[in-house]
Amino acid sequence: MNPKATPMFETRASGQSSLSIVLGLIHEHRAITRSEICSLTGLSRSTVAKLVTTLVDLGFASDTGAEQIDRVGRPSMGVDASKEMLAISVHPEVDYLEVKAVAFNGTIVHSEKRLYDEPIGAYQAVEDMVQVIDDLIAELEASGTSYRILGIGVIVPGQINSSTGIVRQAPHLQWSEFPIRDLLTERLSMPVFVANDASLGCKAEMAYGAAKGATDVVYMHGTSGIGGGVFMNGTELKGFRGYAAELGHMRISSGKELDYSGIQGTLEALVRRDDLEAVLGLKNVSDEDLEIALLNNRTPESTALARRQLEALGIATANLANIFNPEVFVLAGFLRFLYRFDQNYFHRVIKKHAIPAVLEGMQVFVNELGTNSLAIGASELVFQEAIADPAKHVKRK
Amino acid sequence: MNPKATPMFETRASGQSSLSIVLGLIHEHRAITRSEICSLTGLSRSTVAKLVTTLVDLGFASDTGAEQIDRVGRPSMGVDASKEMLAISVHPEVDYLEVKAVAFNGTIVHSEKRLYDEPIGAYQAVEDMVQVIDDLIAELEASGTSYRILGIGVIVPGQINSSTGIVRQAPHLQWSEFPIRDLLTERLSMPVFVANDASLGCKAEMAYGAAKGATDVVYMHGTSGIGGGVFMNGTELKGFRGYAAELGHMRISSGKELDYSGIQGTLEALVRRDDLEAVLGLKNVSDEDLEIALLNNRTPESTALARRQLEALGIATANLANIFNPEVFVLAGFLRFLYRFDQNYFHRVIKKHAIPAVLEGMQVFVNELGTNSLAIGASELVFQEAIADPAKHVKRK
DNA sequence: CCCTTATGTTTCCACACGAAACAAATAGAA
DNA sequence: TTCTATTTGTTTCGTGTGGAAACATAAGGG
Repeated sequence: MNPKATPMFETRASGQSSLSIVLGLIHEHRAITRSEICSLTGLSRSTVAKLVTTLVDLGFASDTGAEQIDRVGRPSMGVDASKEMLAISVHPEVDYLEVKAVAFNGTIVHSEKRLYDEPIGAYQAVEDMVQVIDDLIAELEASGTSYRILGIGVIVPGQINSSTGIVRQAPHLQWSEFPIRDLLTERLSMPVFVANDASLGCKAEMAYGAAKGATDVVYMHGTSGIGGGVFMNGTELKGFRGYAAELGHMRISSGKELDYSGIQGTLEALVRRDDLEAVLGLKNVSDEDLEIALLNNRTPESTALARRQLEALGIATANLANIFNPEVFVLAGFLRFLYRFDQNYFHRVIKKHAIPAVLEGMQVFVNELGTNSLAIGASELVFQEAIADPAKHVKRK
Repeated sequence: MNPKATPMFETRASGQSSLSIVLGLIHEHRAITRSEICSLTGLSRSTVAKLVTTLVDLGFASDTGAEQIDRVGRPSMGVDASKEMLAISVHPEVDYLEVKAVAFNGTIVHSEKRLYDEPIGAYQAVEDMVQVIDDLIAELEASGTSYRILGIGVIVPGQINSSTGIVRQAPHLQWSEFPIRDLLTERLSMPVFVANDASLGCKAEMAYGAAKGATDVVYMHGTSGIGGGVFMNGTELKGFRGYAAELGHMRISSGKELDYSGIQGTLEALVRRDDLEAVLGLKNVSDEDLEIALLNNRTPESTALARRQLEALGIATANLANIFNPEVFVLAGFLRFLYRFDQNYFHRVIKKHAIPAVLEGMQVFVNELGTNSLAIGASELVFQEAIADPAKHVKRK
């Protein structure tokens, strides 16, 4: 029909090239031998040799000597993921801005936190990000180490349209309709990726944490509200415009409690961190302190509240189990210790509300990754892009 | 590590081969010209020529003469999808068994329905399927036409583990833990695929019906219970064991109404076809008759009930919108006319319970495909497999 | 010091796809 | 009619990706 129609498919490098697959393995394992690559990918030794050579030339990996192992046969040569290729994670929050530099081999090579007394506007936040990153670059230059920054990953506590890079709504930051990706790209002239915090937490837990190896994962993160991340069959659930996985707004009760968006009977309206604080006589405490208080000072009131919240969380989990049939369910943030408060009760609630088939083999875990979880998720955003097309990126700085 | 580990990736024909892509286009368009294939895929004319030739050799397509069009330039040659490559759909229901033969170009070349007075056991159903299919093959042989059966697609009203081909639970048929795929494969020595009815309805509506062209679709089908199908980013949501998208069991109310699985406050417990029949003084009527009665004989009681059901359906839809952010929402079965009873009210309920962002651009449709919808979905199961690896299938009978 | 085993290395080959040149088939203009 | 511009089919040749096979190398064990 239309002679100049845009092709619907990628045909040239159809699907993942072998180069991408091998680079992905190197990134995932941090250190791996050539022969492991052969057996994991099914590629021939000759092909692996060529691919590894080009990846070393591109600077993504470095050849190491032969591995020392007690086995018959010629020892296989090792390959290490580069510690000079970097991704920078940027995390604006209500009272701080955190910037970290993550190497391709997963190590955190730099970390910086700027605290704020009062909420900062979106444009000012961008200014601060640029300044912190420029300082970081200057520092790297000065240190004399060879490095290359592949891109920026921004962690936003709110709804993101990941394809346009616009922050739709970040209630706690009080940002809305803010085109953060384009602004940062322009100021920094680097690839910038933006994603929701829960989505990145889920990505990190799947890569290196509680959900390692799983492909079908539902993740719920309780901070003030409840955010969610869902990966099905290894790929993220994004939906039409990228707003999928708003799990906190799921309605599970006909009650009249309102959540932060003014919607009735939702999970977020029934499971509230500040209610837990209140029943324990606390206010604005850290997760660590709240956890200790909740688990150690059990009063009849706190137990009743925690039970009510656990029931709501259990119903939501059962719903999500019916809908997604996940392999792993990860609870993070304050849901982590709400779950630990009485996990047997939680499992009983799930069993009551889910159809038995979907619970077979389903596992519930709390998050394993600590403070660097989001930064690692954000770095994955950058690295996965580089892995998808390794040749696009230049040799080195 | 393990020297004989199975490769994690397909490297040889990594991703979709161009042959698959072209074959998919031919199947989707039924008739297409070589030059359209070029512009849709971005492949070169020389490559397309080669690919089409091999597909014609394999019997999937046939060359037609030049197209008659009023345009400058040499007219492009047409390619037709084969009408001799067949998929057979098999649909066991409570009171009938329906078998259809669908050609690769989408035409229904054969259709047969066997009625039952009383529910038939699972093993007897398999016997009947085999018999009907054997008769069909005999008939095809006798008619002297050249044909080739690529496989069988079984439509099951219940939970399926699509990877093992076991019917987990089909409450209306009263089947459970029934390995229908293996039994049929053994008896018929053909590839057999099994899927849930709602999933197939969704697949068909996406390919040729209300959701054509959409990639993020949620489909709800109301028969006695409520079944669901979800496609995100063009691929079906299956979950870990294949039981995902059990949308009817989503809990949306704290009420005590029980659904068919004995779970409280679920969508299926609140939106019931038999309640609609009862309020209209009907029993066991067809969808057509129930639709006419509901829409034309509006009484205060029927209006109140329909409103209550529409509210529940609207809340469920809003939940699903928050979770999936779909592009298209398709309502089928009795939900189709429940929606039509008062679609403005339905949309008001959705607006009340969903966050605004996810409703942007979301469209609600009723199913467009009629009686052949499930058969076409089942044929897609077979055809997509053949499209993924065209070379695996022999030339012809 | 062989033998076995597992790996790296090199050479050559198969396959998929594209670019370019040429041939063929149309509409419209001269 | 004849010529030109345009679009598509066809053929030839080149390129890039990956594999098979033969050979070289580095271990452990008798």
